[in-house]
Amino acid sequence: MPELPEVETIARNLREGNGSPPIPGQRIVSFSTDWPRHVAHPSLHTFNRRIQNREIVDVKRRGKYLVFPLDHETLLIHLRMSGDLRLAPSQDPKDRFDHTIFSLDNGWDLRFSDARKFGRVSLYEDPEVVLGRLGPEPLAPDFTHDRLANMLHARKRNLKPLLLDQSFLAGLGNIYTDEALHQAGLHPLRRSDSLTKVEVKRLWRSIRESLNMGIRHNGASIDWVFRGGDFQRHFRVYKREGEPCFKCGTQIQRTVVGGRGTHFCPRCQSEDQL
DNA sequence: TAAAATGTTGGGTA
DNA sequence: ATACCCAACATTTT
Repeated sequence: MPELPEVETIARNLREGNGSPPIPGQRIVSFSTDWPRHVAHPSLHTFNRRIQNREIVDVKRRGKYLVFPLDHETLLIHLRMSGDLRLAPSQDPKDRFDHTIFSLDNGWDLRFSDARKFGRVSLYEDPEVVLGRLGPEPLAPDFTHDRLANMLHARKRNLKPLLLDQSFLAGLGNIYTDEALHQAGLHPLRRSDSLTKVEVKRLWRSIRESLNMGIRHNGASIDWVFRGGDFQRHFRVYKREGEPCFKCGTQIQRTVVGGRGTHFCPRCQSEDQL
């Protein structure tokens, strides 16, 4: 479920509280998991020992990571493909996907639900060890189109796989990449070093507008309807194979690029530009 | 029933 | 070093 807008939505809800108490200020009184591989670092034993009695000071996001600065060390959670984080009263029954649970001192649980079990939690004294490998934040003020131009021109890669590379740019996933490329009118296989200044600026604006639109709609993910996220009703190409492009009416095509399903309009994002 | 799925990583190849 | 491709991870949904 999670790309940047979904992770941002989760972080905001946890931080502000949304039908549940805000997380900052709460203390973790116990930790349990029925899927030990959720714990990526340090060892399960060490993680369990060090997480006890830590106060959660804040909830932030970096790329697709949820970042919880604690009174000592920092907890990182990555939702991968199917993860979700939500607060529930401790006495509420767990559902079958609630694999990892942080019990808080206010009677609530922070529950990591994860059907496919790809998600990871970790604890670092210096989270930059992990977060420092990420590319820039696409919504940060210092992410200018000039900077994007320099980044693109320094590489010779197809646009779609490059935009999905988290060490290039942090936060885009398969949905928002397809959406941004369509809005920019760029073919997914276009080489990064061939973009003109005008095209870079269009891509830059499209990336930011797609992500902001996702955040405005509280995320896109299909399974998120119950949480109010409804961006999936606004997809321009993703999951719309065979349906008409809203801009020109041509049928949206689906191909595979870099092993990922890729949706685009063969007219608005013509192969002629390759 | 087979195929695809919002992500990442590691291995092999060129 | 750069770039590409595929398998793996584990399970649900279409």
